[in-house]
Amino acid sequence: VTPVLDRQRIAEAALELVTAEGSDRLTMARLARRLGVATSALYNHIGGRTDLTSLLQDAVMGLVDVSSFAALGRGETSMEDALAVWARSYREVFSGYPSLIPYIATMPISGAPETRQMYDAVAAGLQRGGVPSHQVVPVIIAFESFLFGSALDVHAPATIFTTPPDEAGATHFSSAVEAFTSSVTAAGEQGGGADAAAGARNPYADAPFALGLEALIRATLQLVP
Amino acid sequence: VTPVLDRQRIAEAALELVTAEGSDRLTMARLARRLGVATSALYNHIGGRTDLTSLLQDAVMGLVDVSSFAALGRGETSMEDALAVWARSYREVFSGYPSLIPYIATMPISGAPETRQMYDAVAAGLQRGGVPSHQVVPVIIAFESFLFGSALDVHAPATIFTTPPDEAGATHFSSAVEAFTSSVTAAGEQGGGADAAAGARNPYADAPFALGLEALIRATLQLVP
DNA sequence: ACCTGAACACCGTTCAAGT
DNA sequence: ACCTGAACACCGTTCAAGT
Repeated sequence: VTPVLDRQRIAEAALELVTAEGSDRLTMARLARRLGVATSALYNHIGGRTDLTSLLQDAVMGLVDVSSFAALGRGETSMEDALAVWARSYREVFSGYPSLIPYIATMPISGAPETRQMYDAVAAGLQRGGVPSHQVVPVIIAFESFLFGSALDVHAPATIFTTPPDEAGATHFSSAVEAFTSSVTAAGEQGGGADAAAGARNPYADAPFALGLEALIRATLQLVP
Repeated sequence: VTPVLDRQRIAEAALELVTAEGSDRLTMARLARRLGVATSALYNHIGGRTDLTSLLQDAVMGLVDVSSFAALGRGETSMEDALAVWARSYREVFSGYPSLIPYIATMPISGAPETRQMYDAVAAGLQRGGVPSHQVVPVIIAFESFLFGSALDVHAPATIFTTPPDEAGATHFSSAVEAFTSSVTAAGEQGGGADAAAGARNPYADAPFALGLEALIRATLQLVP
């Protein structure tokens, strides 16, 4: 008689399920089972799969660390450091939910409080840093585009680069791959310790991310007069 | 008696279907119908949906314009211009196939001749431009990450920004949005002509793309000693 | 108001049966 | 070798029926 279902509980269960079993196993039936309820009961509270995705998206966005911009507001850090902390957290969070990314990049902000809150924190930080107001949104979108792609790249298999070199017609790329991978393993070995390597995380994703992030931060700094 | 099906024909039909009806309507059943064949017949030539996606991905990658790197090889253009032409083409092509992007970013290159060919052209160009060999792959991946995200952003609805301002707690972002959108429409109007506006293309995606592309190109140029 | 259970139109994939 | 047709285990969504 007392209702057990509401949007809040559904969003929580969806986040749990997708965290535990992976983003592609989020299904109406599985979600309902986890909530101990019939599948059709979900439709009393959410509009459908799209609505569920947008609910989940906002929940995930709430995990992104924007505290560095508050610190910037208090004069405790620089804009470049604030951007770097935020961007790394953003990539880290969404690399855990790759299948959400196409939806996020294409979904309106209205009705997503956590998302709106994040954008506001970043916008405040850029404004305080001296970025001209008409450039604030383009900077955010440019960062986001890069961060989405980088989050996807975290899940790229390392075997992308360990292809057999006997395939013809890719001599320049092959030699570039070899130069890159050997530089990565060299840098990795210098720690000397045993390899933890829990998840199947692509070890070749970090250098490209650092390079692109640096590029975007420098460009942003050059926008302030 | 003469077989009508092979991987080549299937790839062509998939590209046609996805171009005509959108990337999310690519389905085994629909593809089979278009080929005038039973659904199960497809499994004689392709391994399944994943295999089909990788076939399609390579076909789409073949549409990307890498001719600028050949021109660079002939000394007819600069590395920055070659990168810009390639990047714009890349975004343009994949903005037509947004649902492919998560797969592309996460799929091995081996067995994808067009893809391998594109990487080789870009790698050759970067090497010729003087980028240190161990940096070539990171540069390519950083560009790609940004290009994937930018291609997704092209399909973001313009209504992302036209949200009602009565929602509380986003004052910085709201004012930034207003400054940006008014600067875009001002720049757009100065052409004066009638608006062609065929597809539902997001008009606010171009400025962020230009900004990020410029940032990445400058960073790449700074890598050459 | 909220939930159940049955139904519908779809998925991808497998497999015996034909030729 | 290659295709058909039926079958299977799933999707998301709708809707009458219950309480």
